[in-house]
Formats: sequence, structure tokens, C-alpha cells
Amino acid sequence: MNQVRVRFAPSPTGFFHIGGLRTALYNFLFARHHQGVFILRIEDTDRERFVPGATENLQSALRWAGIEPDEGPEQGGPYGPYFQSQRTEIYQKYAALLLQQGHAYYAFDTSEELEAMRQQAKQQGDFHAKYNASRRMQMRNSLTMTAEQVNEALAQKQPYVVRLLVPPERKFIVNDIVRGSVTFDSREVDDQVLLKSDGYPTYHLANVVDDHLMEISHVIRGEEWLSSVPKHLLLYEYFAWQPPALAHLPLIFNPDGTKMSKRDIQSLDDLPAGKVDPDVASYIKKGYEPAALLNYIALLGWNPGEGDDRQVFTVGELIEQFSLERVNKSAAIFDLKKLNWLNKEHIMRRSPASLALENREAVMQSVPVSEAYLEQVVALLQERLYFSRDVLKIGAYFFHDPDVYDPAVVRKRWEADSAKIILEFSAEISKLDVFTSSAIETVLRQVAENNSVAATKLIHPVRLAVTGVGVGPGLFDLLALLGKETVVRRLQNAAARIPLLQ
RNA sequence: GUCCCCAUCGUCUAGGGGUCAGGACUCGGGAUUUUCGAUCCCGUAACAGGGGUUCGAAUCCCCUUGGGGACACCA
Repeated sequence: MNQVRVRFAPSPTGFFHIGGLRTALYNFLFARHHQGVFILRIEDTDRERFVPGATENLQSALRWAGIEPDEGPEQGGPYGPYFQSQRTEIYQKYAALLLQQGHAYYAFDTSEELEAMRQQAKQQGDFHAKYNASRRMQMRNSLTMTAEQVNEALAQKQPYVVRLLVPPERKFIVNDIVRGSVTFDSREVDDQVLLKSDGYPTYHLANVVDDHLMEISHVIRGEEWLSSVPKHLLLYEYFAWQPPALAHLPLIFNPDGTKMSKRDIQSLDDLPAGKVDPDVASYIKKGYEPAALLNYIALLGWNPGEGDDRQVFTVGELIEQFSLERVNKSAAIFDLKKLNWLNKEHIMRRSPASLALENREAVMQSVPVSEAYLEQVVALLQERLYFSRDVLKIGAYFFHDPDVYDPAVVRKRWEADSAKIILEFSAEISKLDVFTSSAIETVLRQVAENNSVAATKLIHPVRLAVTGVGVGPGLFDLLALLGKETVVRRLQNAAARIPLLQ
């Protein structure tokens, strides 16, 4: 295989869709797997739908995901510019070439005329009329006008588009890496507009020209493009260019089988039944691990195959395993539950140091603690974290004395003699020289025994007294980390305050 | 409507003529633990339907049904 060069070619017309991220990921994985080049090309040829900031949003999301292009608007490259809006002369040149060779023609039809044609066809039962062999000779174009008329129209600066001349009676056989062989009839393809009246190219022209000029070896994109492949094939043929290999990816849907849409989604915490948020930014904001999201969407339409039951993959492992041949044909449904599970799996595999670093700012803002202390806190909390930045949220008591005691836990765990035993325990641990987990445990069990109660009768009230909540890491580790002074203080406070709550 | 694509547990999927149809998430149960979490066991749950082909079909073929995509001077 020659050098692999692939591109992710989004149009900056709104938010960054999760399906787009997967397309980018597959392109990236494929490129890395083959030591190829991953290119970002911005397809901003529709200036009516252009959304300012969309490109930047896209690039920052790719950066977050760690799937940065080798060539693109930011990193440059020998095939630039990578904004199609900056390449209009190129497309015009190729459109002119097609015109010259008779593979394309001028069309002067106004949108009203086009609309009238479609309306009329509709009345005749033709729902989606095509501008093609069966109708082009009834329209106002350089096929029906004389050369003089055309030149005159051009001289008068009448708006025109350039259309692709699709031959009648042609079969197009598309060989797709994921779908196999798919056949289309030219009757089904219309004389696609190649150059719009504003001088900008349509997707089809720009795409084919750029893929060729940028020496793209494999086009990996969403299934929605499959049916326009015949037009592209025709263009390659007219230009006498070798078309790239094609791989059309299955779509991703909501749990209810509908298209993922941003419309009715407020937030990830408040999803309507059956819906899922398609906006990559929402997942970034929520605090998902990039590795987890990538891992999850990689598995939506791809798997490593027989004999490999792994679910958790690092990006490196994905690169190693990925192949287009193992991409599925059928659409997948996005399941937040599995993403959440993977997120936890990836968090558990991280180093406490990196998690500490990520929580550092928020924690320090709340209370200054040593790096070492923070890292020990993280070590205790790590496997209880659902999101990497939740340290302060689920472990506030490592940084502050509790100011409230969970009423449900008070009700369940606090008994009439709890205060008395807790004070006794407090007095006993005060005497400890080495405040280690095991020393504390020994003392606690001794105190329990002295009072003829099970250790749990002491363990739960102590946890409540020290943390204010009923859940958390192993009690003795927690107390040891907090330190004698803090623990004794909290026990005494709680012994005085909790009985008043009952 | 026309053309094209797709179809294995609720979800992601493995398997592609002979399998007890496997794994993962979820859910349920149990073990462990001082709680939560983690971990370990166990369990519920699928070849859309109908016809062929074949000794034998989830697997190959056809039809039906269902879902999806495309049918713009949007990508």
C-alpha cells in the first residue's frame, strides 16, 4: 500500500457531533495504524450555514481527544490551504476543465424555475424530480441554448451554476471496504450542481478535487455519503483520476432509534427518555475521560474480533488493533451506561498523581493542602470516582470538618450510647503514638469489646462523626490519613452535636 | 414515492453451514468488606417472519416486515 493519507473533513456549521468525533477517530486510528497521515480539512463552502467559532470548537475538541491532525489549518502542510473557502480558484479551474471537455454545462435556471419544475413533476407523481437526462433538455442551460445565447447570458452576468453531465444508462459499481459492492443506476443520480452561483463549489466537486490534490488514499466517512458516491466516481472518471478507497461508516442513533439531535437536549444530567446528547462539548464539560469516550465510540461499530474480549482499550491499543475490515455495517445505538462504566474503568487505571494534578486547583482553592496529602486522598477515593474531577465533591471531609451529618445515616447508625462510646474511643486514640490504620483498628476493636458491642456499633458512628456521611473508603485508612488531631476534634464535636439532632 | 443500506440478548457485539449461539454493559441474586466502591461467583435475556438450497441454516438465496440513509445552488 502506498502511503496512507486520510482526512477528516467536517463543515463548521454548528456543534461537533459525536458521530463526527467517531469518524475523526477512525480516520486517526487508521492513519496511525499504517504510519500514515491524518489531515483536517475544513469544508466551509456553504457561507450561509457557516457558524463563527465552529472551527475553533472542533479543533479544541480534537485536541482534548488527543486526535490532532498532522496537516490542517493549525499545523499547515504541503497541501494547503486546508480551508476550502480559500481554494475557490482551484475548484473553478477544474469546473472550467469539465465545461471545456463537455462533462459539465452551464445552467441558468432560477430557483423559481427549479421549484416550478419540481412542483410540476410532483403533480405527475414524481416526488423528487431530478435534474437529469429526462429533464435537462426542458431547462435553461447550455445544452438547450445556442452558443450565442450562452455567451450573451454570461456577458450579461446572469447568475449560473455549473452542472455535472450525468450520462444516461450507466451502472456505477461502488466498492466499499465496509459495505462491499453496491450498484447504482445513473437514472438515480441527478446533474449535480458543481459550482454554485456564488462561485463556491458544492461538496461534491470540492471533495473530489481536494481528495485528489491532497493525495487522499482512503475516504472514511459517514454512511450518509454512500449514495453520492456515483457522482464522485463520475468526476474521478472525467478527470482521469484514480479514486481513493472508500469506507462508509454506520450511523449512531439515540436509544429510541431516532437520530441524535441537539434540539431537545438540555444537559447530560437531564436527558429526555430515549435521547442522548450528540454534542461532544457536553461530554467534555461533564468531565468524561477523553480515553473513555474514544474507547466507547470506537466500539460503536468496530471490535477487535474473535478471541479478543477486551472492552477497555487505550488509544495506543486501538491504534494497534484497528482495521476497516472489522467495521460493522449496521447502525449502533449510543448507550450512556456503558460509557459511564468505561469512564470508571479508565479512571481506575490512571495514576493517583495525574488525578491529583487534575483536582489540585479546585482543592487548593478550597483549602491549601500538601501535594502528598492530596495524592493520598486520591488514592483512597480513586475507585469511587465517577468523574476524575470529583475528588472534592465526594471527599469534602478530607479537607473540612463536616458541618452537617446525613440525617438518614444518623437515624440508621446512631444509637443512644454512641456518643459515650465514641468519646471513649476518642480518648483511647489520643494516647496513640503512631496513628496508623492498624493501630487505630486495634484500639477500636478493643473499645468495642470493652463495651460488649460489635465493632460495627462503633465503626458506623465513627464514620458518621468524622465524615458526616455514611459511605467512603475504609474507615481506618481514612482516619489515619486525617490524622489524630483532626479525628479527635471531629469525634468530640460530633458526640456533642449529633445527640441534639435526634 | 424512488434508489441504496441494514437486521444475533434491552444495548454494544463474537460467531458466518454441524457451537449447550460466546463476551461486555445494564438488571437480578450471592460471596467478600465496617459503609460505598472495587473484586469474585451465579442468573435473566437474542439469531425479525416466511419460503427455499442442504443430510444439516443464525450462517447461503429469495420474499415480507421493520429500521435507516439519499433524493438541495447543505455538508
